[in-house]
Amino acid sequence: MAEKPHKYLKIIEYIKKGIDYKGFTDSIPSENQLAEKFGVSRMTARRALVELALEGTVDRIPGKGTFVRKHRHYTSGFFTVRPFRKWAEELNAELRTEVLKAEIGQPPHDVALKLDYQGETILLEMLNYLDGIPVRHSKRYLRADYCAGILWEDLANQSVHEILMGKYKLPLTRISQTMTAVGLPAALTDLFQEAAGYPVFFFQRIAFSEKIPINYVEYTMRGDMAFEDTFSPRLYPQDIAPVDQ
Amino acid sequence: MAEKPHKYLKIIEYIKKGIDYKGFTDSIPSENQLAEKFGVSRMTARRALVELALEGTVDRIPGKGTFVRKHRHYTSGFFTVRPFRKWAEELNAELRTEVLKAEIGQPPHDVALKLDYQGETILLEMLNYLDGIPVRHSKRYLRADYCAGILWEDLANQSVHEILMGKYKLPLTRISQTMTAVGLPAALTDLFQEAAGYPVFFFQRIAFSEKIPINYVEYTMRGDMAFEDTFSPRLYPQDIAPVDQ
DNA sequence: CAGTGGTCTAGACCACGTC
DNA sequence: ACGTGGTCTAGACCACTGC
Repeated sequence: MAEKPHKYLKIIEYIKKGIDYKGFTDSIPSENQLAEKFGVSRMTARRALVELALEGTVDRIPGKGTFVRKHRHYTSGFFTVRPFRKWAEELNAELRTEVLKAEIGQPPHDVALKLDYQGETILLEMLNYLDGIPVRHSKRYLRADYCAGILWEDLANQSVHEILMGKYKLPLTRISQTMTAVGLPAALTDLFQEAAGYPVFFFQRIAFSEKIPINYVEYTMRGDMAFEDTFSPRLYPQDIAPVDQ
Repeated sequence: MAEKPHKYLKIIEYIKKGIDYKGFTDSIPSENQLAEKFGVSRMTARRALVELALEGTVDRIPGKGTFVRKHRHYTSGFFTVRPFRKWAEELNAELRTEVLKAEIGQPPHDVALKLDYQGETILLEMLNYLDGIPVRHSKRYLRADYCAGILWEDLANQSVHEILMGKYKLPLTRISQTMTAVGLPAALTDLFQEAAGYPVFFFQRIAFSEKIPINYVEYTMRGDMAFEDTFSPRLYPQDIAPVDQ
């Protein structure tokens, strides 16, 4: 009846306990040290460390070593935010995008702060419909010095993300965002055709390209548009990857 | 001047093009076939397929093969849902948990359906406070045949998750959940001390242990509790792919 | 320079699904 | 019986950071 758990799992378990019980507070044994300690090949020890890095438990730095992440992500779940177009496809819904504003000018103070930038910005305001129902409103500020030409693009039929990636070679390397639930503000009641106070999601997102904040967006989205996700806390064999392209 | 990109990246590129140009519409060459075609070892071909599976581009099924995913996960972001206790720690807030109900009985019909189970369930109703403010209400049904003893545990000071994992050896292997934004229902106005209609998050979550659904929870959480996340859309310890050109 | 992680090889055994 | 993916071995070379 002897269990025969995989060796790399035993190593992962060992390291996690070492972290929890403060055995390792910063550095973690190297691949070679683990391989010797557990009597396994280096590839197997490596596998354990790679999985821990994928989980976010650990950081690996070539030439230096493997280190405990201070801000562990004890994720007990997550919700993915997909590009609107892909979402519409999954729901088999007809997507329409209306461009309400597309202009250049000085951004409000708070936006300038968030972008850490004093110059002019492109303001894009749009409304997305699914099957004729207004579902998401977005108000977006883009650094004009990077992509002013976006004003001449066909904004109704391509995502801003795609345009930035494709024509302006601005890959989004980091995203920082918050989400709250709020009541629909009075300014948007006409667009959504709902009463003020109707429950909606409110997102604020800053997107970075190579550490430079390029894009600040505020999304307001109907609260009855459910986010659904299924995932397994085991990562290697399958599932999930916060990747875009 | 010869470029020397990694071999597994070439294989990934090959497969992605095969998918885009409809060369592969369903099945993808096996590890052995790829290894031979590219003149690499099986481990290298495998690496390519594993990464594609991690990305969500492909599904791998032991004993069968590797297949193109129809439902590609074009993630443009995500929000993690952390255990409440960890969240409180990050916010440096004092956590208090009040147990409102802890009893055994027949579950409502819709819950029995979601758990795919006809027997008795444990009903746990709790309210979590952060710094004295009621922030999250939970109503949870657990299969009594797996963990009836949980009624005698100290529910106010341990998470249900921890108890299931620790004492009942029920690791949660999968989670399926939805999130919406709704107005606070009248039944909860007293607990939250807010008017009906106050914007809140509403979560419905089913947690599985080894493919058996054992836990159904409904969370209602104040909408002003922001979810924050920062992430970089690159996954495997290897940076940006030198996109086409 | 020795140590680290990143890639790669050419074998091996296993559990599983298909025929 | 055969092919598939999952795990594992005992070597190897490289690029990088530290001293």
